[in-house]
Parts: sequence; C-alpha cells; structure tokens
Amino acid sequence: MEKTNLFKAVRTPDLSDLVARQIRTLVVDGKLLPGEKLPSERELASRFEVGRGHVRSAIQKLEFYGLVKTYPQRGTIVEGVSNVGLRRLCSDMLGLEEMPLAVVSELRKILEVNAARLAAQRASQEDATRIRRTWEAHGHKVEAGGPAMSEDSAFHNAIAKASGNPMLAAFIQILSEEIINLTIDYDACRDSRPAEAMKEHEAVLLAIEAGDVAAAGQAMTRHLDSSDQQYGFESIVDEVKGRVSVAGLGVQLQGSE
Amino acid sequence: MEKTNLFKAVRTPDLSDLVARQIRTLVVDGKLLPGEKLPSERELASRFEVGRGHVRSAIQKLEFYGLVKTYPQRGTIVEGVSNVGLRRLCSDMLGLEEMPLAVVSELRKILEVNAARLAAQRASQEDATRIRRTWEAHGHKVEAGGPAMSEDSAFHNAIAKASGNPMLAAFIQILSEEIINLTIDYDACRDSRPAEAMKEHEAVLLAIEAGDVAAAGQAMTRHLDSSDQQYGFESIVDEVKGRVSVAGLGVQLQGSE
DNA sequence: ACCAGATATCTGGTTAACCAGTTATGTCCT
DNA sequence: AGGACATAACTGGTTAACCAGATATCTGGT
Repeated sequence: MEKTNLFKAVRTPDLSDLVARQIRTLVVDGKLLPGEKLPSERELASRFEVGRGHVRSAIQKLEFYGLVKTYPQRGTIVEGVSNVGLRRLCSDMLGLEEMPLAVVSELRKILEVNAARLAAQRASQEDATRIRRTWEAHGHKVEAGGPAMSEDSAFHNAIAKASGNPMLAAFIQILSEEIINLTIDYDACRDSRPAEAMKEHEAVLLAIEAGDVAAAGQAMTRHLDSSDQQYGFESIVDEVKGRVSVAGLGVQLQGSE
Repeated sequence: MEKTNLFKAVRTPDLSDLVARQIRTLVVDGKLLPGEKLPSERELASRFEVGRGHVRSAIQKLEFYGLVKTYPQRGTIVEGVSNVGLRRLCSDMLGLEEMPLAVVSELRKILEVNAARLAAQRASQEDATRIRRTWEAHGHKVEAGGPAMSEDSAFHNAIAKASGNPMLAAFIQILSEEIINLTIDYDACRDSRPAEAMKEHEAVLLAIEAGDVAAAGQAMTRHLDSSDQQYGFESIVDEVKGRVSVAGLGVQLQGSE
C-alpha cells in the first residue's frame, strides 16, 4: 500500500452536476411531473445561486438522459425516466446504433431466463404474491380486450425484482423497454397471442411458486421463444454479419433442446 | 398507418454532437492516443468552424463518457474508452451507486457463461484462433511472473466477441472492468491462483474449439466460481438484503450438479 | 363582449470579452 | 554557457450582453 493513497484527491465539485442532481431528484420523486415546464434557466440560475451556464449544462445533461426536453425559445419540459440514456450510450460509445431486434432479444432472453431461475430459488413470500398479482392483473386486462403491454412488462419486472439482483433487474427493465420500442412497428400481440402469453406466463409463475428452478428457466425460455416467433426475425438476421443463426436463438441455455 | 408519418420530423443537428462524434471517432480509431493532448478549444472551434461553446459542450459530453479528461488551465487529454459512462448511467438513472461485488459478479457470470455457450456454437475459425492466441499470451505473461490482468481480460473479451452478439460482448466488457475495479482492493491473483486460472481457461478454450456448448458453459461456470472464492464474499453478502445467498451464486445455470 | 393586431416581455441560443491560472519564451546576471 | 527570474502567450472557466423567435399582454375597433 502506498502512502500517497492516504491523501485522497480533493476536487471542487462540478456545480452543474449538483444542479442536475437536484432536478433529477425532483423528477424521480414526483415533485415534478412529466409535462410540467421547468422554470426558466435564468430563474433557476438565481434560485440555485449559480451562473446560467451551469444551469444550462445541467439541463443538457438531463436532456441526454431523456429526463427533460428543451424546446428553443419555449422552455424545457419534464419528460420522465426512460432508456434513451442507454440508447445514446450504445450508439455513442459502442458505435452500435439501432441494435437489431435479434441481438437485443437474445440478450434479454439470457437475462430473463436466469432471472426466472433465481426468482424460483430466492423469491420471498412477498415476492411471489406480487408476481401472482401482476399476472392476474394482466389476465383481467387481456379478458377486457385492451392492450396489455404495460401489464405484461409488470409481470416480467416483478420476476426480475424477485431475482434479488437489482442490477440484473435494472438491465432487464431497460432491455424490455427497448424491445417494446423496437416491436412497436411490428404491431405484435395479434390474434390469439395474448391468450397464449398468459398460459406461458402461468407456467413460469407456477414454477417460481413451486421453487422449481429448472422448470422456471424452461418455462421462461419457452415464453420468450414463442414471443420471438411473432416478429419477422428472418428479415433481421443478416444484419448481424450472418453469424446469428435463427436456429441458435432458441437454445442459449439449458442442455434441453 | 397515419399519413402524418410520411413527413419525418427534420431537426437541425446539434453541432456539439457532430463535433463530439468526430473526436470520438478519432479516439476509437487510434488517430488520437491516450495521453495525447487535444488542441485547445479555440483552435478546435476555428477548425470545425463552430462557436467555442459547441466545442466546449462536445468535450463535456466526451468527458462524461470518460473518453477525455480536461484539466483547468492546462488542456484536455485523451483517456481512452472505459466504462465510466455506464457507471454514471447506473448511478444517475437507476440510483445504483456502488453495487456490491456479489451483485456485479453474479450478473457477469450469467453473461459470460452464456457467451461461452454461444461462442462454442457460433465461433468462426478466425474467432477460435483469436481466443487461443489470447490464451497463449496470457500463459506467457503468467510464466514470466508479471501481473496478467489485461491478458486475462483479453481472453474473456475474445470469447464475448465470438458470441456473435455485440451487445452481450459490450456488457461483458463493461462488467469485467467493473469487477477489476472492485477487486483491486482485495489484491486478487495471489499464490497459485494464476496457474489455476490458466487451467480453467484451457477447459473453456477446448470446449469452444470442440463446439461443445454444454461443456463450454460448465467450464466457464467453474472458472468464475473459483474466481469468486478468491474474494471474501461472505463479507459482502448481507449488503444485498440477505437474499443473495452464497450458495446460490454458484449455480444459476444448467441443471448440472 | 369579443376579436384582430400591435407591442412588450420572456424564452433558449450564441457570441465575445474577461478572469485566473499554467506554460512557454525571452532576458539578464553570474 | 547556465540558471533564476520576469514576461508574454495561451489554457479552460465564467460572465454578461445580445439575438431571434415564441408567448403573453394590452389596445383598439367592431
């Protein structure tokens, strides 16, 4: 251990960062609702007692995350939390703009199947009832005939949370949003698909409640596989350098096949 | 389909974004090496023919990603690609600051094991030789007795790349860096650990070369499990609400055991 | 009472000048 | 020559003023 480590580098905090953090907290805590207009940059500057430049760069940072959106000469309005931050990060850093659906879907499958397995292994009583409740809510919405996208997501997110790994849960949530965005054009959930999805969900639910790790993983695999078949994967597959074979997408887990 | 969709929204491109993109390209393409100093903001401004403010915000964005670092009154120097972008994103958006090592490690295991399986399934001849070469380089470094952290990472990254899923590869790389950062304090790789790691790596390598999906996954599982035992996991486990049991960390994949 | 049009005010966007430092250059003495 | 010191040039950081466009307010006529 070096002695120099005793003296930790002290650095003047970035004012714009502090401002951004305050505003972000206000948004995620619901003090500022989506659609609301932020005070003008000048007013924020005087309120925070910093220069307008700092407020400005803070707002730019928040806009990067998609938390707010500023319209020239009109003001900046709150947008709410979303995954545009990850999108930007992927496109800016990895040079991966517009990830093919096959790639995102495959990654999600890996994460969700393992989340289901972990949930079967670790879910508390409380977790289990929450999962079951979201499943029931999903069923009611489907019976009513309405679109049930958000209820579907809620079910998956409940499982992810029950996995006990918050980072895994966060990634799953982000990827789910991404999948929804990518599949919106494909107008999924047609015909009898919702009913099928409910049955597949039920299999996952029962396996988790029973604490059957392998069954949970298999049930989730089946569910996501049949979801994939909804979208025209053949049309995407060549974008991934021809190396992602359609056949390969089904079995990235379990010796089962 | 709505008619309004025919007219796609056209928006004046953000100048700072274009500048940032150019600089980023220069860095990732190796035209600008880490340690080099960027031209001054004023010179960049006149070269790009934009206002200094745009150059300024572009540099701020790049600094957010950790691609460059600017020292007041001295200039901004190139840092290179890293994972600080995702770190910031996690802490700023998900509120996940300072993830426990157990959580990150578990997620990495999920990703890496499946990457190994996909690699065994899809690796081209070229991929296979690249993996073998990194393994050999790692071996030479270990024999020489020096620290072989980066060679170790190179081996894992080569496998991740061979998975054919660039997003999966990117996440693995990011998490690997995170693990390294978190374990730097634990001073890992002590005693005979490097030799063991080489043998475990060899098992993964052979399985991939043989195209044996199940064996690749199992070998990678074994490797990461024994890596985990290096660090004092018991001391971390309670940070995750007591729900992440040590026993559970070993088997999140395969019905094996 | 109501509406059209002019006007004042406020918005974010942009620029240029200035500040406090650092670094490079030049100069003078030894 | 060589080194210490003063000076000039340049760095990113910050501020204030100005710009064009959008909005709100007021005014006058109908």
